[in-house]
Amino acid sequence: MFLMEISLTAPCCTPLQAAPLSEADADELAVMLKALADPVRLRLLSFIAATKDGEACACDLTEPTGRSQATVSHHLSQLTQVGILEREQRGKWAWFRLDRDRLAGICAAVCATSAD
Amino acid sequence: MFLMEISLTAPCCTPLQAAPLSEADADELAVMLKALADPVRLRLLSFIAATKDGEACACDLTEPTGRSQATVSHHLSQLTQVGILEREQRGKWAWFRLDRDRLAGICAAVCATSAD
DNA sequence: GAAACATATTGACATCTATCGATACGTTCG
DNA sequence: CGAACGTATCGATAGATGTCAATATGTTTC
Repeated sequence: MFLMEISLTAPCCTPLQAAPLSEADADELAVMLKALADPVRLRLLSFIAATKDGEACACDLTEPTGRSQATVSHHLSQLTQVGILEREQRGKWAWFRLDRDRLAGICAAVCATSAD
Repeated sequence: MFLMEISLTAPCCTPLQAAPLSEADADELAVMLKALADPVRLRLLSFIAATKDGEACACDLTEPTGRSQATVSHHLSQLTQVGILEREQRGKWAWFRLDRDRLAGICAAVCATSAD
């Protein structure tokens, strides 16, 4: 056991363990988790997180995943759409960084109990 | 911001944000997240978590989800297979309860950073 | 404006997944 | 043992998803 600081300033979803989820809340949380639930997308997030400045250019993300440029672009788009990644255009390059608050919000929705 | 206690005694997966995930680690974590990433399964977990004793009989889980008995059984089986639910047979009834440590382990894998 | 380059979109395809009806399995109780 | 009942499995099907080659879009530079 240890103490871990989690930002809940912007919880993305209704907590799973606080009370029975409505269908709408369950749909919303499932969309977030679906975006996370793919090995290639997890590795993309991991690669970006491990970066010196916490951001990475799309041009550097194709090779490490071993997928085509089209596939990587598709995955980055999915993560961006649900707000887990933030996209910034710099010249002809697309840069991505994690929204850690959004990630923490998803975790909080899964783990937070009614005791909180 | 607030402080939240999380058990990491049994981390289920390699942390996403600590270092670049290997393909195997990404596959493993994706399996866990895929199990979570479905509205019906989230509602099942939520329903069980909201229960007085933290457990529920399969017989009480069909109606609230609006799915067939076969479908609910399939979802419960998936959650049990990855260790998010624990199954116990009592007479002819099957009882389920959350493994909160397992859930916390998944959250930790998603949110824990290299700073931890 | 044209060429070069980075990224996104399209179209196609194979695979996976949620779902259900039907049926099999396992337990309890006459 | 046999009937009743709860749960799991099977077979089938519709829809979602990951993938890539090809092409389109958008930006920079000459």
